[in-house]
Amino acid sequence: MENVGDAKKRKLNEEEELEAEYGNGNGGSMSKDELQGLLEPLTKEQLISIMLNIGSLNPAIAEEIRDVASKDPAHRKLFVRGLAWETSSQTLCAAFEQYGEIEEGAVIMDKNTGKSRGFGFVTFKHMDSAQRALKEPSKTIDGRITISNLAASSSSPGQNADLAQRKLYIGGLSYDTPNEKLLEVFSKYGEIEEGSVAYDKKTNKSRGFAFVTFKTVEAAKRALKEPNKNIDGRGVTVKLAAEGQKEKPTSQSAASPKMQPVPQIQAGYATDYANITSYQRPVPQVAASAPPVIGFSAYPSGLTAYAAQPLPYATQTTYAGISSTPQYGGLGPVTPYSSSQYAKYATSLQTPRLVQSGLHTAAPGAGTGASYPYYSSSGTNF
DNA sequence: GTTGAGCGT
Repeated sequence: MENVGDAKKRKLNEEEELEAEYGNGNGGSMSKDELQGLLEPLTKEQLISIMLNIGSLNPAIAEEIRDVASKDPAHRKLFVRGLAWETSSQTLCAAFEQYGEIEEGAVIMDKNTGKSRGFGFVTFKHMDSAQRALKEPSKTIDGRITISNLAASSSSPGQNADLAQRKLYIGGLSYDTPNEKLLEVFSKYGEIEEGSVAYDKKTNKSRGFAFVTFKTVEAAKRALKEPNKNIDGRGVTVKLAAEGQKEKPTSQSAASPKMQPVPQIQAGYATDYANITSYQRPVPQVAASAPPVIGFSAYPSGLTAYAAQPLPYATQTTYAGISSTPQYGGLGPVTPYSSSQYAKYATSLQTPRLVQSGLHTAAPGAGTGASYPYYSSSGTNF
């Protein structure tokens, strides 16, 4: 982050190299207009494939992709629940900094009592850090099993329209089946958006049931095709979560005149998968070395236009000039896809460091000359 | 043994 200028120079140089390497020989490359004309009709998969290829070849471009993907804090901010009362912001950060550089981490305190409310937020500097963290969504911190998911899991409207078809209730679990096992078992049906065993708050023991929400209705249906499973020696039941909490458990009879046409197409990426009957994701060849995505691999929901949002916190963070360079302006809202592809570019950034965010909001002459660590506490004024 | 917990400054 510190060598923005260098990175840009490097980017330019490598662009020239790319041009030299891939030039078509008839003197100079295509004009932007021509390129745009070629790009516009491409499918998202095709564009992703191209970006994967050049991004994996060119670290500067990978960095650009990463910056664009990280622009919206919603993509890199985790909500962590189930915290022990005594877990502090520091402890919270300590548990998550293994995944990447943290911009802010805070345990939320009750304003009146000053006690922890049992949840917190961890905002990473980069989206791929959040993605890595989400691969281990249940962590034990201070002896408590905590659950993490993207904080902005409720962003695009209409996303919950088909929730009832995607959310499953898993009953009859062994008390010894951990969250990890649950996710492992069910991730084979498709990508899991959210899921966790229900733990007793006091005893920290499983309550013998769980919820799993898939990304797609199709995945949930695949899981429902095998409603009786054996996990850790227990006969486990899988059903739609909505079944058990409806007012009338009596199933739909002829009374209901119409089966509701379930809108299976989510805004954004799901469109392209809507017709796929067997579970598979189009993974370009360069992804071959990437580990399979298991468990939480939460896509940031929908195609939020990152530039169009007010982004109340973004004003405190310096993105100046790094992203959205004109030559890549056509990238638009990049759907961050399987970020494990470029996780390798992040490994050198994991040193905990002080963060500038919010620094300048402190009163200049306040006398608190010290830098502020990346953890914060809502119960403390600073 | 079978339907949780719940988002700030």
